[in-house]
Amino acid sequence: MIERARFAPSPTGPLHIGGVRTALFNYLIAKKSGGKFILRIEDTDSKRTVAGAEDHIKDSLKWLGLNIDEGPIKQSERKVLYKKQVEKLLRRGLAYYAFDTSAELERARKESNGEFKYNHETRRKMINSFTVSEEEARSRIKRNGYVIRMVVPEKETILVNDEIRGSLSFNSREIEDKVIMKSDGMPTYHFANVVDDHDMKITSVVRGEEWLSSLPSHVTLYNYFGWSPPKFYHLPLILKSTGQGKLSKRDAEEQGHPIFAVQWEESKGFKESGYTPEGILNYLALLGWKGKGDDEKYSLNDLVKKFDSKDINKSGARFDIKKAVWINHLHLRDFSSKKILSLCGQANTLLEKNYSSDVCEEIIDLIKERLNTLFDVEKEVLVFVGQPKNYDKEVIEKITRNTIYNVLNFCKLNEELISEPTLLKESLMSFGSEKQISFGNIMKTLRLCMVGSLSGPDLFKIIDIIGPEETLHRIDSLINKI
RNA sequence: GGCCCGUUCGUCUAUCGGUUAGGACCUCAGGUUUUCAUCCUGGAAAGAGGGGUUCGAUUCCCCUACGGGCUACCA
Repeated sequence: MIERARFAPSPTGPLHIGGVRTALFNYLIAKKSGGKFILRIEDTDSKRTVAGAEDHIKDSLKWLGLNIDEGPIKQSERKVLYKKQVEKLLRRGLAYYAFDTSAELERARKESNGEFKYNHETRRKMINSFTVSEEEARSRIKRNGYVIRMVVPEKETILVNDEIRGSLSFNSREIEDKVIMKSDGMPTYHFANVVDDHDMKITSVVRGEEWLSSLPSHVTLYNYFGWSPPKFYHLPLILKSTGQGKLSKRDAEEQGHPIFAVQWEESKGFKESGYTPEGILNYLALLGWKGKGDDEKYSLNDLVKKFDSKDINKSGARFDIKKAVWINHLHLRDFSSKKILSLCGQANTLLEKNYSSDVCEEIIDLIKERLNTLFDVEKEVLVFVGQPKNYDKEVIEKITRNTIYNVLNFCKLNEELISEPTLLKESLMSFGSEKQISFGNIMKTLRLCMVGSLSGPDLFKIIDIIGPEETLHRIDSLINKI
């Protein structure tokens, strides 16, 4: 079956990682079947619409490579459609006008200790087109102070199906006569959602688990219209890494990791924090889905191929930034050097100033396996573009100044060796045994001299790349400093 | 409170009645490496509790506990 799946966020704020995963799963279900991935903006609440949120959503999807095939379709531009459909329900007595003010509703809730439900029992006691005269209803409608509610059947078991959890049943007495049209003439989520999904010929509705409890209302609406409902997938929520509840911006900040795909206001996104779309998407897919076998590294294309909605998990999963970093590392490691260079403007500029493009790529090859995020590129590249800014004092003390001096001096005196790293290595070994200096200390000295600390890629490769002149320069610098 | 969903190592998960309960992240110990990282080997680490059903339950059913969601003229 060729699927049409939509990602339908509401532009009430930036797109966070939970939304990204919903988008991803929609994308996968659509693409797996060779179908369409559609974006719909659910902006039925003008009060809550946030400027820039829609762009943030689009920018995020673009960066992630979750390209939309249709849309965005905006609900705020489809009032005519909703009006037409609600009138059908009104005519058939499946929806009705309700005139209760919010104060009255609030009182009803308070008096019943929060138990109040607007349903087949209470609707007879409220102010609506069932309880007021036709004339009064007409005049109230004229004055515009009304909402439209859907009629929920009295005593029925409403059976719904969720592709992830199977068949679920609800007693209709538990379900409210939900407002489907607000007094401002806009539909509520529940109504617009059903009407649009049908109108847009959506075959799979993939959304967060928070919508599971309103599924019976939606299914009732489908039944009223005589439309066959799409398949529903209610994805488990992404939980905070420690403690209780779902992942929020605050938790992310506390744990020191991003929560948005791309930057929103002051808050840096995964993009700005050195993560790759491949890594993020891969990690998110794993948070709630598991492929056959032990594979954990997937590109978007791999996911499209391997994804099977039957393997979506039921329970919420904690967000684990360490694993996300690990997955990101897996992808970075396999990127081509060209790609890494193109992703790291700053590092690229630094390298280009000093080296030919071939050597630039060689350098990236050398550091590739050391990368967790793209930020690391800049850090690792520094060794090749300038001498150490400072030297690890502890290391100096450990090796002793005397040894350092001896080793460096030997190199200086044999400077012709520096252009031949393999020869340099050999003569340093014999020099070491002659002077009773361990080869370990010799290497530490040289590394300290070239890098400033005891880390980094292969020393002789560094020397080879930066060349004899720079090497000597660094030797002199350290000699002067101790 | 009510309704709905869920529950396997610290975390993400595999297991479709019979397994030494597997993998990955994390962590620890070794090894490789001139160092760090990578890589390799190994260790520690789990079926929420109680009842059933069954020759046999992590797996099926029930109860409890715990976690999550919903309970707006918000989505």
